[in-house]
Amino acid sequence: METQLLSTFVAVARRASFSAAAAELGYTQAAISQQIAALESDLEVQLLTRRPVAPTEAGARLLEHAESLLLRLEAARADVARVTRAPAAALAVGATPLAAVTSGLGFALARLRRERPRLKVTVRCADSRATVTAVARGDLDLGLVDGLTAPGDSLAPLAPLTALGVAETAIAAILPAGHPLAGRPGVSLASLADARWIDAPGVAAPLADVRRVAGVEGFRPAIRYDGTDAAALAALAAAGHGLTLLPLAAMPAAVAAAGLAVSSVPVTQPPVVHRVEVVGAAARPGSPAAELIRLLTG
Amino acid sequence: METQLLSTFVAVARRASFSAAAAELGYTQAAISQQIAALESDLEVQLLTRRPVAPTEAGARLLEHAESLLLRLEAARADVARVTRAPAAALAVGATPLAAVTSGLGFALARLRRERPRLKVTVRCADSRATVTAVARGDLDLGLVDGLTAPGDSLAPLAPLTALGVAETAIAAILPAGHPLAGRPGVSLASLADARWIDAPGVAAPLADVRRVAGVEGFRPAIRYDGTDAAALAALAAAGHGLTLLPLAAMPAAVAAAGLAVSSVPVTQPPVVHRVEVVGAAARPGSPAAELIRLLTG
DNA sequence: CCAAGTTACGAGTCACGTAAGGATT
DNA sequence: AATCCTTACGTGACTCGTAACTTGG
Repeated sequence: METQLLSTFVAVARRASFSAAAAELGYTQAAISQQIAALESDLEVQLLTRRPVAPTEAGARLLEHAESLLLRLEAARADVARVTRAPAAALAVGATPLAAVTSGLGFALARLRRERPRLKVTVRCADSRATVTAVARGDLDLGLVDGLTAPGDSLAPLAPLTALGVAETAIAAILPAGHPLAGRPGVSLASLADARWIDAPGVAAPLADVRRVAGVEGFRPAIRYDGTDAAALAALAAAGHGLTLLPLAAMPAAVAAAGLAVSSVPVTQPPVVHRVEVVGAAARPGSPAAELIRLLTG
Repeated sequence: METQLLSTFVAVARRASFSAAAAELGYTQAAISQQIAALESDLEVQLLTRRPVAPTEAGARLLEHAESLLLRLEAARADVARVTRAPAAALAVGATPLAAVTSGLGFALARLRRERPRLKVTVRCADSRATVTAVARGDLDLGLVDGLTAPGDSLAPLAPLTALGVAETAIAAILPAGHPLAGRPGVSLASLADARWIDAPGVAAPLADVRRVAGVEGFRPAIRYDGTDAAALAALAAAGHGLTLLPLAAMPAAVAAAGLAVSSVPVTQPPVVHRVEVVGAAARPGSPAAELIRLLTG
């Protein structure tokens, strides 16, 4: 099981296509086909169905491991590289859009720059996967990622990286102002399973995650929003294109931008929160990264 | 960075020899040399010093990642294999010698067999590394491993496997009956750094671990004991060959077997305990493995 | 001077690309 | 018919083993 094969397996599974993966990785389709065949013959199981291309039961198991394995491989390379490279007097932070808002990153960075005026700080906004990958590669010193969990539960643990909880806030369903549910004190997630939903993986939690925490099927996307802007998402919800979930802490800004035509109803069942975690490689005490972690969590 | 290369790197680092690793892996020395050279040129760092063969700073970093990476690779293979293979109505448990004694494994297994008389149980005794590897490979359903930590701390976390604390007991230094320290109510670990020690990696904690928890150098081996029997180790200590550390819970049996010619003094500084953890892949609720975990921890 | 790792070189294998073949929509 | 994956086959690169070379204790 060479890492090369695992890497193309992940690419194929993610794109659900041999040819798309080939284009992505710079191989021909035939090469991809051969690599998957080699992997399947090594493990003596079919890993992917063809037409449509989707992981089998065994493939799903492997995929879980492979993603974390490849992440750790990146981390190993970065860790080794850190030995030779001198520690830069700069701090690179990544964050998902909602994590940046609800973690108080802005305030923490302001205080950090007051304490260390000469420190160069760069912030990069991206989705959770890209942020974690960048941290693992060493491109970022720290990343703030978010997701939906039960209160107190951590997000899916990330093998080589340390993760610390930064904030947990209640979530709310965003509705048009005239919606029947508007004004209710709370709502159960399961009761919204059959509503029309906005699929907004760049901002809100992926609908698959919503299904997982709700424990029921449903939450079918009626429309997809590919941006990273919570206000734009709220505007779509206000216009009645579908529902979405946002942390209450992110609401004021989004509501204001949408012209107050929306209403938010806290989700009360099951107990679910929007959680933000800071992930990073082991940071030396006193380093800018360690300092920022202290400011974020303390 | 292919897994093949990482695997030979780990073998070379562990044996501290290219030729020994070659013999172990069934290659020629030249091939090993080429593989290490390829890895070093890929990462653009020297990973090993030659004569003597030892990890450099960068190599040590890579080694940490590589061992856990290869373990996880085994786990991935086992996980995929589990999908096809029908779940066996048997339970395979591994344990280190001291873990088996101090965890109450015998009692837990007795109760389990009373609850499920038809269940086939096999127990395998080996060192921590072998036990963890076997669990990762799926050869064992559960493993009991032990080590020295601060109270409440877990042992070094193992990426893909879940670990749960089972028992923590105080440790004691084992001395000949007439030793000046015999009869003292307690002793600090650091004060024993310059004594003669028995290196017994098959039973007691490796001396490197003792150094780590004591926080000082020393603890040089005067004699090596390669067996896995605590009583034999206690007998060596009684005969004055050197000191060793054993959990207090394992003492009665060992002392009785050695004919009472030994004395044990609890280690009081720093706060250190002998901790036993049960490790396993995710077990379905109601499975024999889950049941045994409940009996061990509950 | 011997043990142990490196380098050179030839041979076999392996993985890729091209191209043709089949299956599914 | 078009798309997409698979199979066949030739070529090039890679990796291994043999053997000569080098270096350090």
